[in-house]
Amino acid sequence: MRFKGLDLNLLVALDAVMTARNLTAAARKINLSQPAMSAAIARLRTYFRDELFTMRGRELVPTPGAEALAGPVREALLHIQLSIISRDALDPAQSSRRFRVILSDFMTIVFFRRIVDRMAQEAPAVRFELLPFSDEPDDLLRRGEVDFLILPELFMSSAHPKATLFDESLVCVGCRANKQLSRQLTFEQYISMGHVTAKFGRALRPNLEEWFLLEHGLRRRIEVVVQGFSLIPPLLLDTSRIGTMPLRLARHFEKRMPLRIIQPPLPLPTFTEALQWPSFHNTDPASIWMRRILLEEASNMASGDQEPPTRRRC
DNA sequence: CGGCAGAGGCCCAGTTGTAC
DNA sequence: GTACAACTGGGCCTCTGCCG
Repeated sequence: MRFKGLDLNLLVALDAVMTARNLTAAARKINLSQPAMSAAIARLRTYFRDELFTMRGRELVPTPGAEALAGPVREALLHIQLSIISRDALDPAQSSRRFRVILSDFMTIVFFRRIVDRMAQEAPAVRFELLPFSDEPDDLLRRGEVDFLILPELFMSSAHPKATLFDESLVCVGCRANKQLSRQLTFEQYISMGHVTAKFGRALRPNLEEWFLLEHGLRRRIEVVVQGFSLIPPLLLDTSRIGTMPLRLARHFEKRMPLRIIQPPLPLPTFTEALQWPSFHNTDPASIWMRRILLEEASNMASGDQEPPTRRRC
């Protein structure tokens, strides 16, 4: 059977070889023998009039033609999977769907914990993989390798659909024993005190507060850089350092550590946390369902709902 | 030694021809 | 128009040789 002269099964073979970069492994993955895979690639070579893969030593290297085909083929297969194979109505109680989500430690602690707790009640077989910031989140969405990005909206591209979750502001935190924090912090104190700051991803991208200071030509004394907001509080205890972090996270730690929250002496920007998903997930019942849950919980949080109570004793 | 590709044989889906 | 049998060809398999 052919579609416009092409056996569509060959696209499955192409996708498998592009992923595995090895004919034998790709064949095993899609339940073919190695010769059958070899023949499939030969038919693709004839159809596309391109070598597609060449041997460089022991390495199977895709040609530019194969690279150009890889993205559209992957998207087409994902679309078929979501709109044809998985089109049955979702049963949350039975679903064992795995969701891969990129989000910060801040959003994991303050927001996503609510989702995990709720899923334990409503969809106990659903699994999550929470991933750290990647330097190419758009590529991961485009390839369908992650289901959701949860980021400040201003860091999101317009290439995929998105929805806002809630607004958040930044505050300063320090050790409760730090006498300098017993009254409102002055701008001079803020600049002269030692800071603990969070940066993200392998490229250590600066956070919002850092952008704001850079934009206004302000320099402060950074003593420690950590990978994530949640590592700031332990580095403030019994020191005169301060840190800047999202208000909700600061409140979370204030209940668990001797910390003091103070207003920053400069107009740090507020930001909006948002949710983004691959456009081809628009009609995926599981994605639609999870989006509804995420937006509901965000709405509950925005309306002042406190941290969820611990539902299970440990 | 591991991995790719060709040879030969087999299987089965699709096509063709025929009977009703 | 439908059902069935015979035929055809594509694609898969195992086996094997070649190459890096």
